[in-house]
Amino acid sequence: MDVSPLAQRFVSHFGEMGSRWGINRTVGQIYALLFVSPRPLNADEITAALSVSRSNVSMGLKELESWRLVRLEHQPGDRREYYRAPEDVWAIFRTLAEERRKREVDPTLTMLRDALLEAPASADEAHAQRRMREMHDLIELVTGWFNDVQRLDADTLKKLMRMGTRVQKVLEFGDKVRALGGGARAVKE
Amino acid sequence: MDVSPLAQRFVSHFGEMGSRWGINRTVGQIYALLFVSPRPLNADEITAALSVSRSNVSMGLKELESWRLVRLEHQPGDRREYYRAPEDVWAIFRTLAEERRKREVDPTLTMLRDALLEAPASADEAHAQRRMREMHDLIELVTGWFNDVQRLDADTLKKLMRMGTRVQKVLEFGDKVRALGGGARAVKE
DNA sequence: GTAGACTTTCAGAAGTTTCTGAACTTTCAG
DNA sequence: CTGAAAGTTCAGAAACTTCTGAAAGTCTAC
Repeated sequence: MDVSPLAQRFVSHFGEMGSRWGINRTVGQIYALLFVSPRPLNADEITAALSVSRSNVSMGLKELESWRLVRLEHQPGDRREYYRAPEDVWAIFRTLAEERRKREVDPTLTMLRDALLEAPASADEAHAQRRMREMHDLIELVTGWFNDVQRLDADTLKKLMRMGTRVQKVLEFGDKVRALGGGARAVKE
Repeated sequence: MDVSPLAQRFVSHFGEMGSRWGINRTVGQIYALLFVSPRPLNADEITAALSVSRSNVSMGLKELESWRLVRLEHQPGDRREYYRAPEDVWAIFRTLAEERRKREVDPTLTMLRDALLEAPASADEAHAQRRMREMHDLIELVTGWFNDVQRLDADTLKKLMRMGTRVQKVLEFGDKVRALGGGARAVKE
């Protein structure tokens, strides 16, 4: 299994960044490899391309499956399992955001909500609760925005991409949608 | 140094979540403790509250300073250094988002831009480059939105908070601002 | 039903990160 | 100046994570 120099750099970078993103080196590399690969790969091809152990690849693929970042396929007349990264980068982003929210944000929101239900036992606890409420409300606001952005469909997204990135322009876009008689919705439910 | 049971749970939770967020247990706990504390704390108080070594606290505070998540203060007639977490949760969120972008996103954008400048040496490289461009464009779009959201000032934010969280409502908000003769800007530069 | 191709599991080795205690530096009151 | 209080650094211990090779498990074509 040979990997082109360009793909190799991409794969190495994902390996190195992995630890900063909370995934391990091998998992990052497997994902990067599948992402740029023009066809699905089986575990042995990945093993050869990355020079890591077969078992390590098996565990890495399991982890990527749990994140729903790879899809399993079968080729006719071959019973090995082939993996590919979904094509649609926007869908990938949504999956990633959703999984991270589940793992990194939701437990904290639950903890904060529980803590806010209790009657404060002292002035210090009352102060702590006020701070926790501020944090809680901000997290809810930001995750709410994220939820909404996630719901944008691919078409709307493409328009936004053509348009540039400024929020100001997103606001103008809201006008346009409404002017075209589309109601008040730029968000697809 | 005694910590109320409520604050204790908050502190423990931040310690446990720390690893998922890419900070270590002690750093998470120190930050949580300062966040709910009604007054700034010195390193010895933190050491006592968390039952960790003095040197660990010193290193943790250094790390929080590098993230710009704590502020150093002095009390008159006391030469110890007192730390506090900034009050404004929105400012905290911005700091955090900016630092994470610098560490977790910018290096990848740079790598992608470099890779996209090269002439593809094969059909597979051309495919890899197309994939990288999709990733690059999406990251630029999303970080661009983030940048803009970050620029919202505290007042605008409060209004948005009162208003709820739907993007749809943010779009309507764009109208309102303009109807009030404020030009096309809901974003403070 | 079984041989062999493919995949998973797992104990421990290797590698990495975190934490501590002791030594060191800095600061400032007297 | 001096010395005690405050803060930092760092080498190695402890804890944790990742990775491997060997063994076990599963599936399917014959």
